[in-house]
Amino acid sequence: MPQHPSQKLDANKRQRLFQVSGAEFAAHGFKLASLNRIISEIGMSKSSFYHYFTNKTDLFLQTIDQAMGPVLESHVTIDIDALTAENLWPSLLQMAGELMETFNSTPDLIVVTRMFYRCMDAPDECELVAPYMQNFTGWLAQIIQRGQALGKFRTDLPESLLIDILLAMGMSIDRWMLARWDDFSLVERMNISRDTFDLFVQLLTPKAGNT
Amino acid sequence: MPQHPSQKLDANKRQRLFQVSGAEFAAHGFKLASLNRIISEIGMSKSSFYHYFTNKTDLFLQTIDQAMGPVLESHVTIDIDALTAENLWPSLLQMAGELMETFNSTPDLIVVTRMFYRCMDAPDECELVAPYMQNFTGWLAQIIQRGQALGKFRTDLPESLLIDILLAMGMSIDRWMLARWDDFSLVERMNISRDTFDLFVQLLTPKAGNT
DNA sequence: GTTGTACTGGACCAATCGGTCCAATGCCTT
DNA sequence: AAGGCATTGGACCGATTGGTCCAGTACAAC
Repeated sequence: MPQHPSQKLDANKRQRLFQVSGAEFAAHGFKLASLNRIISEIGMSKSSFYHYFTNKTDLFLQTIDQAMGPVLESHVTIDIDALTAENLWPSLLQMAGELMETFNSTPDLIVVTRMFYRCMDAPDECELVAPYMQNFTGWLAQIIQRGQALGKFRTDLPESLLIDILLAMGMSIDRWMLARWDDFSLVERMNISRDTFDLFVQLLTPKAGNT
Repeated sequence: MPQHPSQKLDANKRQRLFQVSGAEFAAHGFKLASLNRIISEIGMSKSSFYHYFTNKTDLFLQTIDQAMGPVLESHVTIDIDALTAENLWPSLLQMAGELMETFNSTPDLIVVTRMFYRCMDAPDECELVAPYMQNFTGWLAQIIQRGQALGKFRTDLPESLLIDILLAMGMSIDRWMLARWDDFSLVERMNISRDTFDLFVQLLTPKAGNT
């Protein structure tokens, strides 16, 4: 498979570029992010940039890929068919912990995630991240169906509504966390992660009265 | 108090302007919203526009004010100090119903609300809506504190996080509901409304194990 | 009819945007 | 030394942005 032209860039310069572009995209969204600002900040000329990237979109996608690589392999490992009523919640809890560790060890991810959320509710820009997003919601639907089949998840709400609420809750928690990331120690982050995980348990567990 | 110059506009044209500008701002955010697009869509010339508005920001704020007027009077009527452990949830339930009615009867509000959420995470734009937002979240915080003082709301999560989650949940439910409005009968709507209100009860009620 | 005021059409402005193009580098190979 | 190729600086492009300016028009008051 042919590697991206930007691989030829000096490693340091490449890393710096993605760092700056990630920050710019996260701060302003895709359209309002200024390519001129990015390249001038790292002292790169227009022609140099367009030697390594085909356009602004290319840079955006490369910025995502470069940071998302590690995480895509780590958390998809969960085997949905192997989930049982006993190990469902423990498995999800463990996965959440691993996800948190991944975020802790690769700070680029935080910036990219901010970027992601930023672009998601912008109709003009969401098509750029839509494929990633659909991938995730599809996976989430599978988990929900499995949990319902095992009798551990509520079934009184429409699935699409449940997904929307879960996403909204997760996103708001993530955003809250991301905005205060540097204010917290590792331990505090883990505590909050545990407390908020309980929120999902609470939301998904069927009410006692129902079947 | 001196009224805004735009009051002199023909009533129909004024309403149409705010309608179009609201949609534009909601769809693209403040900065990416195109003033040229707005005025050309309603067939207004630049000079005419600037005769009634000082600039783009002025139009934005007027668009908000025009739509927010009705709601500001309706739901603030609740008397926080009069809330007791017994009437807390019933009062909130009633208020939620009233709020829903207000939203349903003034569709402009939905657009403006989308505009709000859109601008909230955009560092470049949030200062425009920050005052309104703080007003609302401040009110919400009062309710939360009252509920906590009465022992009816959980106290184990940071207040700002709790507010963010409540807002996110409310928004996602609202959007889900509105997108499928015509698919549901009146009974189904009431059922969903009740079920989703339960979600808030569930989220806010302290866990049995804690104090 | 003349004057004053409210309003409008449209040319125009500087700034910024993403993107193109080409001549000039530097460097490696022969 | 010479040729070839990767890389670069920077002028330039068309489009779009929010905003300005002014000449003119419509209309009411006198």
